[in-house]
Amino acid sequence: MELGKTAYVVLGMLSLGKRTGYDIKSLVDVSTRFFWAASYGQIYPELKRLEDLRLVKSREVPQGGRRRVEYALTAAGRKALREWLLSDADPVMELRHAGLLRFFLADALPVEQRVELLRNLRADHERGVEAMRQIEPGARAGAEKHGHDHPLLTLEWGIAYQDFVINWCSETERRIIEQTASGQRS
Amino acid sequence: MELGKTAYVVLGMLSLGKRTGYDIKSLVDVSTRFFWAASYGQIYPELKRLEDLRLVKSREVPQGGRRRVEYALTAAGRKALREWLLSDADPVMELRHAGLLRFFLADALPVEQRVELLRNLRADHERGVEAMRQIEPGARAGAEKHGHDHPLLTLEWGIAYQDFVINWCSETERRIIEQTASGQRS
DNA sequence: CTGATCATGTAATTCGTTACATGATTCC
DNA sequence: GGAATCATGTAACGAATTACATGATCAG
Repeated sequence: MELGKTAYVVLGMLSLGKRTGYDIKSLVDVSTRFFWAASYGQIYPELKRLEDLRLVKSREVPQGGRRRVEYALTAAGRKALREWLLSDADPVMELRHAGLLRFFLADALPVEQRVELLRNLRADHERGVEAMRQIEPGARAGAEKHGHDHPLLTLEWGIAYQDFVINWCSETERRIIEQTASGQRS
Repeated sequence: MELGKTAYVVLGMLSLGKRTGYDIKSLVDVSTRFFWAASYGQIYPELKRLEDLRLVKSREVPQGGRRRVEYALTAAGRKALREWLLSDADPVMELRHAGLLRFFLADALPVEQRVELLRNLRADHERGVEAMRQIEPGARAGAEKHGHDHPLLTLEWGIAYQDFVINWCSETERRIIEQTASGQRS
């Protein structure tokens, strides 16, 4: 793979019918953000790089006096996307979770505070699932109108993931409290 | 927060009794790696920075003719770690998952290939859970010998997470196939 | 008319990985 | 003797965020 993942995010969003850098960023923020983020600082330069590679082509389509650049996939771009989808390139699955890192290191704290950490962790994920549920109707509409099932399926993955962590927190809190009650540790 | 997360990884590993940069890296690789990685390129410079801040102190303890530097937390270091554990600093919970990104963008592919993507995804996580299960005995021993329960608890989180994804893949594969059988899409 | 949204971009900085360089010790 | 492991670091590079800068349009 010579193209970065961000390139495929951009290519992919264009394949879903998005047109401007702004559009792409907006869609990323309510979809792939949960498992692959991208900022303007990546998207705009990436669009130019992809155009140099002839994987996309741009067209200036001002809206009134406002500058506006629409992008579209070229045949080569569509091919590059398809090939990446089918390739078995490195399975990047990084998780960066400060809450878990905290919990990992929390042995030094007294039980009450360790339990508090778990409650905070659960609260974070409850906020997370709430945010995703708000997006859900939009994704469902997209699935029904344009036949794009996968954005909805991955959103459901996200919701199920948050639920998993929420349940794990509750469960673990219970275990820690029980263990303490039976007189094991501070 | 003025210290990066990596600083707390280092501080935390020292609090668990690790001593050299090499030790820290080895432990990271079988523990926090799954939700917070760190490389030599971060660890060694970080140790020096932390010493400048007087959060750790170093001592040269050669082993034979081999150079070796042991680090230990200072009182200030212990305090900084404890404060961070209890702070409600930004809840970083990023996920970077190339497999999910692929799946998100896979609407353009025919069903068989979309199902293949899911199978690959499941295989990745099966490898992941396998790697974690190999580490489990060590973590369990650490819990029993040193009273460090949290490394084991977070490892169990990891295993449960992998299982969650594996089950989701199976479930989703079934749904996609059923939907196709009932004649919805290609 | 004002605030939200649409729209495009750059520069500085931070963060992190990878590759390299070096060498001793330990286990088989 | 040779491979694996212990051990310490740096340099170059790449990836990504944040802040900044600018300005038009649209909805109320």
